[in-house]
Amino acid sequence: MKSNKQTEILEFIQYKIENEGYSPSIREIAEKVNLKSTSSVHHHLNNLIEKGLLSKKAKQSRTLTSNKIITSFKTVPIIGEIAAGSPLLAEENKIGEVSVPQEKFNQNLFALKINGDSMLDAGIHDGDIVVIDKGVEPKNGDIGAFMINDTEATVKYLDTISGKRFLIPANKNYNNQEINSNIQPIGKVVSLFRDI
Amino acid sequence: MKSNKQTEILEFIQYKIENEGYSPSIREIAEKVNLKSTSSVHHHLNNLIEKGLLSKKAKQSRTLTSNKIITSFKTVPIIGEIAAGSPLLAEENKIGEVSVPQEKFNQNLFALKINGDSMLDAGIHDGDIVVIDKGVEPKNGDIGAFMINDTEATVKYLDTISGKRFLIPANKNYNNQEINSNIQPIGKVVSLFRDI
DNA sequence: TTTTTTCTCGAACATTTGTTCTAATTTATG
DNA sequence: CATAAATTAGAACAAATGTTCGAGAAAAAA
Repeated sequence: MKSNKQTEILEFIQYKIENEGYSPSIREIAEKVNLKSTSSVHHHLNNLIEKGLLSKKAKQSRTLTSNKIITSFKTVPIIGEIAAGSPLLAEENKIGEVSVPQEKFNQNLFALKINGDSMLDAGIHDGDIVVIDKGVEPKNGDIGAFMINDTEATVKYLDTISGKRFLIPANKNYNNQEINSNIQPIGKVVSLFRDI
Repeated sequence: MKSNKQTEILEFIQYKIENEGYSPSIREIAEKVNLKSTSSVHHHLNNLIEKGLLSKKAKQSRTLTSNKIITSFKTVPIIGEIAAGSPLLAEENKIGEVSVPQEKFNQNLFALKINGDSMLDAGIHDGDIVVIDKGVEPKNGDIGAFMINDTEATVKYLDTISGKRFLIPANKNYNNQEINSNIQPIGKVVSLFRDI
């Protein structure tokens, strides 16, 4: 069970990091939560670390990091044109970075800049940035990112029509495309950013 | 002028904070940028602080914070239903917060959660979060946020038709609305976020 | 109550770390 | 070239900080 003291400590650490920009020292924590001894704090910190709620570097000061709610951000690369034959996330394909709130997302994120209006009816415009989770396989009905012939990344709906799986644009001017061996799923689209 | 070493140092600090979650120590910086003495680093740090690019707490370890790119996020309130008669940004109308990259934006930002599909053809969906800059008056052709009767915030195109100014939805099922004294511009829509 | 576990305290210790001072070195400036 | 300014180095110091150990107090379990 997470004792009251430990909750207090955790919240103070998170508060401190968020507001001051750096972790408190053990003595600062002790004072804040009314513990007279640094070893008491030490004890609770080890406990919190065991539970996976905190991390720290041994013997180094102010290196506490919260594994949970911290409002920290993570930058994910934005991929533009894919150079023929190069791996999707190769440095040469990178055209920028976008920052996403870490709380919301897990690992395996990157972003694609939308090229064209094939997903217009899904509210995805030319130039929008979509964030893709490589760890999630797009299912029927999902919007996913797919690699075609290892040279083009595209964002489409995925669905099954009479037993066959298709990439389905959200725009009548474009045609469905049956999935074959040249089309590999990359991940699921989880978020969208637009500058207006 | 900002010397090369100082740029190196600043970037390392920012990198460290962003990736490890805490500031490097002076000796860590020294090693990274190939300086043999901690006092050399100290010298540069003071310089960077004078320039306003860094902050730190004196005599405390690992309390460097970057004033520039790192704290590059700013949380802006998300406004939901507007309680009748209450000011737009009143605490009671707030339903959450969204973080936006500070680099891109100036002050006066807040966010509205889109309610309904009146702007569907502009790719703005029900539930989307739009960020509004109160400091920018929406011009013809812009998408703006407007307050109606002090009780409702709405997002629409603004344009002039035969000399009269209208709020124009992006959806044929909705009608234009002529601007009168009950309609006040709030600001311009500058960005959009969506969870998919 | 007795026993066990958890929590707290105090003190001492070893590092880590920021700070300061002086001097050497390099780089700009006239 | 001569001079000044900026940069770097080295060493030493003081303070901050994490760690450890033993023992007592409090709370929970038996």
